[in-house]
Amino acid sequence: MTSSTLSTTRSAEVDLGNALEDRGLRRTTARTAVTDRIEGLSDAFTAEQLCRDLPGVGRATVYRTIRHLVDAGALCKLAILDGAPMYSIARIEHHHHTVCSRCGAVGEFRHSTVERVMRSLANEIDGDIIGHRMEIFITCNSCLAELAAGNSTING
Amino acid sequence: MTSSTLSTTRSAEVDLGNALEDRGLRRTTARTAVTDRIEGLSDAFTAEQLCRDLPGVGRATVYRTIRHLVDAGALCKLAILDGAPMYSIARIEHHHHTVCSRCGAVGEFRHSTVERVMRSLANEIDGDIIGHRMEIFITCNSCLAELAAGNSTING
DNA sequence: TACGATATTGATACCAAGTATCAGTAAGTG
DNA sequence: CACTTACTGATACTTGGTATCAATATCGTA
Repeated sequence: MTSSTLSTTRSAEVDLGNALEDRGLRRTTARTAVTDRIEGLSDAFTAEQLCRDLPGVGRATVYRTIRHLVDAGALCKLAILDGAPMYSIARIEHHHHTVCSRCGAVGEFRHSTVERVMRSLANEIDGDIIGHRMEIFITCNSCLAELAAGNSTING
Repeated sequence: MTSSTLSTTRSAEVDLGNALEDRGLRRTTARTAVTDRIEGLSDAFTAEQLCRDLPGVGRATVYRTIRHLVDAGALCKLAILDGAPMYSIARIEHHHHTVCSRCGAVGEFRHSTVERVMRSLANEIDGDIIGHRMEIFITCNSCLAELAAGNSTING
């Protein structure tokens, strides 16, 4: 880890319950169960995963709560090419994601050059830029370590 | 249009049928119907769209053919946050996409600075970079024109 | 603390996107 | 032309997600 712009650490400063309340939504037991669970996760997750983890909360409610959190900007929704979208707590204002192609771990990073490039692209793009998204596909360090340690386990 | 790196033009040089044959797949009437249709489209499309356009070809075959074309590198698959993935003919070697948030039109562009940024990011990212994806969300010129012309139609 | 308007819940049914199956058919080969 | 093999497409299924709506929980207020 060489970077100061990289963040894969979980933070305690996030309060998803507040994010919902700030939008005028009630703090119910179901919603609290969902937000607590999400805050307890260190990695990005899918909606179905959350439903499985919270059998006491209805599917509809899980999906609704996630949508509210995304609308509130507290979660970011990550389009995955094959499979359901993943969600991660938005800890950094404007950022991009790293996605490990082996284990699926998602990290966030911010890089000012990317934003500079975006501004320079404005001249070349045929229309008004209103946003952008960038994902970097990686093999994360722990996967690299696993691969180096015992390739034999891959076939097992 | 100010850019030489921008490409939204359709090209006749693409032969999707060949792309399939190169992979050892037979040139059947169903596959030809699919590839002909795709080559006739100027914009990105969804699999379901293609199914609707080709009622004579079975859904399964449409999906299978698309998958083959993606595997062959002849189509790129674009993850869309809300909705089915879109596909566009890969006319430019390595490129990124612009997606109009109003009409959904997809364009391709290439920008060397983006690639340079990617290389510089290698030091900061916690793992081995194996790829990246970038999408720029825009309001395209024709939508801007429409908006400027008659805002009244928005409520209509 | 009880009341009541209102937001929320979750079972259910539904929809959309995509895949597995498999008997029947078309392609290519000798 | 016969034969092997790839391909097709109807069907049924799976998965991810949403609409409905009666029952229930929340929370400001009296």
